[in-house]
Amino acid sequence: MSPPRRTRIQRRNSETILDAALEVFSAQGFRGATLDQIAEVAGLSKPNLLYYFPSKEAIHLALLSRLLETWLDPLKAMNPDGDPVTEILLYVRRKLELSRDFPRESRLFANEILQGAPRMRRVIETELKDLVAEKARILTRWMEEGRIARLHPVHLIFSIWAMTQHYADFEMQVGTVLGPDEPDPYPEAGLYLDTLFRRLLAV
Amino acid sequence: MSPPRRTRIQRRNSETILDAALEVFSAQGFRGATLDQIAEVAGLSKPNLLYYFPSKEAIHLALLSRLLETWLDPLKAMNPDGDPVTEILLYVRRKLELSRDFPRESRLFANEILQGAPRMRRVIETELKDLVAEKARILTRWMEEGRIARLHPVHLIFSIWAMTQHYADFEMQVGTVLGPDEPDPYPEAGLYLDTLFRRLLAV
DNA sequence: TCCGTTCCTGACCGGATGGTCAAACCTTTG
DNA sequence: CAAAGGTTTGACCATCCGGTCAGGAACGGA
Repeated sequence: MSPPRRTRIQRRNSETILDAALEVFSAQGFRGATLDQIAEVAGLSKPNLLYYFPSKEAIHLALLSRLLETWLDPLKAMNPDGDPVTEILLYVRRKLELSRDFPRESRLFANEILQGAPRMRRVIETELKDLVAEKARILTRWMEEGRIARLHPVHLIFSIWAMTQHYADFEMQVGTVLGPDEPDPYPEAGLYLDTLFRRLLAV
Repeated sequence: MSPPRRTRIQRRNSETILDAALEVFSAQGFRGATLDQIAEVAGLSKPNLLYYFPSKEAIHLALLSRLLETWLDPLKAMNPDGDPVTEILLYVRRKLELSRDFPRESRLFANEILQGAPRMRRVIETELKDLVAEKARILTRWMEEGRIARLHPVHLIFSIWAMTQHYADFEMQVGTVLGPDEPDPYPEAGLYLDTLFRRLLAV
């Protein structure tokens, strides 16, 4: 999407801007974010932002397009020839790591979907849908072979998404409810989800 | 929170405004929504909105405060003296019905939490936290009595929230991925979640 | 019917916000 | 070192948006 940056300065500043924009967009949503906020976080002036990106929209778009790869990778990595339970648990673990390591990206995505995905419809209707269909077929085959329990494959994927993203998207709620004694919920969440899906998938 | 409406017109218009505001806030977030949009959906003029509510903020607040009750009710209804599995499955079902029947409320809540709950911190830190703590104790007791499987009680609650709210908050994604063949995902989701939690909780 | 109250609106205001631009500044290169 | 090209910014603009206000319309009780 975004053209390759030629000079060192261009690469560095584009990166700085995208990082600052991620910070602000993920916390405030597209309309809630202002160029002034992004500029301040980036430590640059507003006109300078618009020297590197033609508009606020373009910054947002650049973030979304680089996001999708990262987001779909773990599902793509699910190996049809591996051990079903191992593969699925690995997917859950990877997805949870994504929530832990890239919560801002997760919230950016959540914001976008919540608002009807005005800027991602296309990609969701094509890439995401096709990928899920492909992986659902694999899950169905595993079920027919009696290697995991019979379940609705797509809802199975939904439940993985829901539970893993919950820890990033509702971080504030999770943190508050667990209290300050448990500052990092991820180890416990990993154990919990592991147990959950093991029991769910057992034949 | 909002003062009781005296006349018939006041009741009717306040209701119309809150419904329109719910529509717009849940789809656009607080900052993304404009009074003009709300006014148009409500079929009223902008100054008329501000005749009934002192500010945009006040409309949003009125929505949030009426929301919380509805939102906590199902968890409150979990009966300590009932059959554990039945009670938990009932909670899951009620929460899923909430997503199906009040998706806009769900998204309003999601928007709020996503952005760090700037207007709900207090309530989450007190009411919600206390309620979860209380219900977690009940779950723990059930586990110690060997009536359901041993799990982290709070993460169990998180997983219920995550999976049920997913269908409302990510409605667009769910609808797209399932395709137009399956216009109403809720019956299937109900079956899936029922199975999931039965297997998870079985001792 | 008349009158006080409630309800409604067009016109307007001030501040925020996305975006522009000319000019200054800096870096690189011949 | 000087020109060329790349980078940065202060000042500015048009629009949007939350909110105000004076006055008019509709309502309801007597």
